[in-house]
Amino acid sequence: MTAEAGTRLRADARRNRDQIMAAAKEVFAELGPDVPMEEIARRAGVGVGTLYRRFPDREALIRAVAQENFGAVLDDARAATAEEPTAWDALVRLMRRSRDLRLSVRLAVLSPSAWAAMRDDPQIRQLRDGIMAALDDLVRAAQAEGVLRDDVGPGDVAALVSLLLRRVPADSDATAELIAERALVVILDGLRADPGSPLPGRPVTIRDLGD
Amino acid sequence: MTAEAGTRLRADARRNRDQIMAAAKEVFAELGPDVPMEEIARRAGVGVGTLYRRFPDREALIRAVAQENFGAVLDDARAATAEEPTAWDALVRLMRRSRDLRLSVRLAVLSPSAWAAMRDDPQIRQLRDGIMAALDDLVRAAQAEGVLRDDVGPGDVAALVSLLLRRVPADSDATAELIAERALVVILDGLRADPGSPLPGRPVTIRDLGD
DNA sequence: CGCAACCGGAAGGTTCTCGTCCACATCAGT
DNA sequence: ACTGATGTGGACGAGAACCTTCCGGTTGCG
Repeated sequence: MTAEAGTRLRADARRNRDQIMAAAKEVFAELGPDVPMEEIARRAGVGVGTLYRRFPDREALIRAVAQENFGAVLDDARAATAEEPTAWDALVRLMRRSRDLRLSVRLAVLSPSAWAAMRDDPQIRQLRDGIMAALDDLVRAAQAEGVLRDDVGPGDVAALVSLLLRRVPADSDATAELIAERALVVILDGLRADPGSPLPGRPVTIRDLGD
Repeated sequence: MTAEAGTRLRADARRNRDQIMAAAKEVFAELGPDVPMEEIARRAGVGVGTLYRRFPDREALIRAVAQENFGAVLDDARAATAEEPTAWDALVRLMRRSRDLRLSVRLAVLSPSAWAAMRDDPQIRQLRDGIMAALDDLVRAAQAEGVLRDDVGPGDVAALVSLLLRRVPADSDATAELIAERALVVILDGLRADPGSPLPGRPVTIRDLGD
C-alpha cells in the first residue's frame, strides 16, 4: 500500500496478504485500532515479519482495511439504490448492511491517530463522500415517498447507524445479534413518518458531523 | 474505598478527594478506564501521590466512581417513578437522565478488568440490581398504560439506552448533544405502541444481557 | 534445478505506566 | 503563634508492552 504498484505477488504471498486483511478487520473491530501488531499476525497465522513486509506500518494497514470496508459499503449502497423497489427499502438495507462499516467507524471514533490516517487519504475520503452522497439521496427520496419522517436529515440517520455499531453487552453473541436487530427495527419505526413527537432543533446534515 | 472507616479527613484532604472523584468521572467517561493515573491527578489539580494515598490502586478508584454513579441513577429512577404522572414519562426521564450512567457503562464495556472489579463489589451489584428492577417495573407499567409497545422487554430498553451512551462524532460538543437528544426522541417514537413493524424474536429481558 | 521472493520469530530499543518515597507545606488545636 | 500530625507533590526505579528490524531458512516459479 501507499505504493505497491506493478509487482505481482507470489501465490502464497497473496494468500497471506488476504489472511492478514481478514484478521485485521476482525481484530480492529473487536479490540480497536491499537491492538498489538503481533495479535493481528497471530490470528492471520503468519509471523510479524510477514505483516510488516506487506504493510510498512500500522497506519498503512489501517488505511488498507478502511478502504476495503468503505468500498464494500459504497458498492452495496449503490446496489441497494438500484435494486430495491423503494428508497425506504434501500435505506433500510443500507443501514442493515452498514454493520460492515462497524470496523471503520470504530477506527474513526476510537483513535485520533487512526482517524487522522484516514482523513488524509484521498481515496478513503472519496469513498466516504460517495457513501454520504448516496445516503443523502436516499434520505431525500424516502422522504419524498412519504415514508421517512420529514424532520430528520441524513446526518441524523448516519448518527443513528453509528449508534447501532456499538457492541451491546449480552450473554452470548447470538443474543447480542438479536438485540442489535431488534434495536434497528425500533429505530426504523422511530424514523417512520407516522405521528411521532417533533424532533428538537433542525435536521442534522452530513456536514454537522464534522469532516 | 475498600476501607476508610472512622477517620475523618482534614478539610483540604476532603476537598482533594472530591476533586479527584470529579476528575475521574470526567476522564473515565472520556478516555476509558485505562487512562494513566497521572492524567486523572493532573485534571484534579493534585499530585499522583495524593491520588494514590486516597485510593490504593486504580481498581479502588473505579469502584468508588461506579458506586457514586449507579447510586445517582438509582435515586433518580426512584424519584422519577414517584414524581412523574405516568410510567411512560418516568421511563423517558430515566432514559434521558441515564446519560449519567455513561461512565459506568463505558467502564463496564470497555475493559474486562474494570468490569470484573465492579461485578465483584456487592454494593455495586446491589445498586445495579436496584436500577434494573426499577426499569423492569417501569416497562411493565408503561405497557399497561398502553403507551409502550408490547413486544419490547426491559432488556431491549436497557440495550437502547446503552446505545445512546455512545459518543457520536460531530463537529462540536453542542451539535453532538443535539444529535444525541434527537436520536433519543427517534428511539422513543420507535418505542411507542403505535403501528410499527413487529420485532423479531422474543422480548429481551435483563437476564439476556448477561450478568 | 536454481534463484528470487518470501517466511517466522527472536531480539534490540524505545516508550509508557505504575506505585513508592520523602522533603516540604498546611491544617487544627492550644 | 507554635507544633505535631496530617497531607502534598512529583521525581524516580522497576517493569511491562510494543514496534520494528534482521537474518537463517523455506518455498514458489520459470
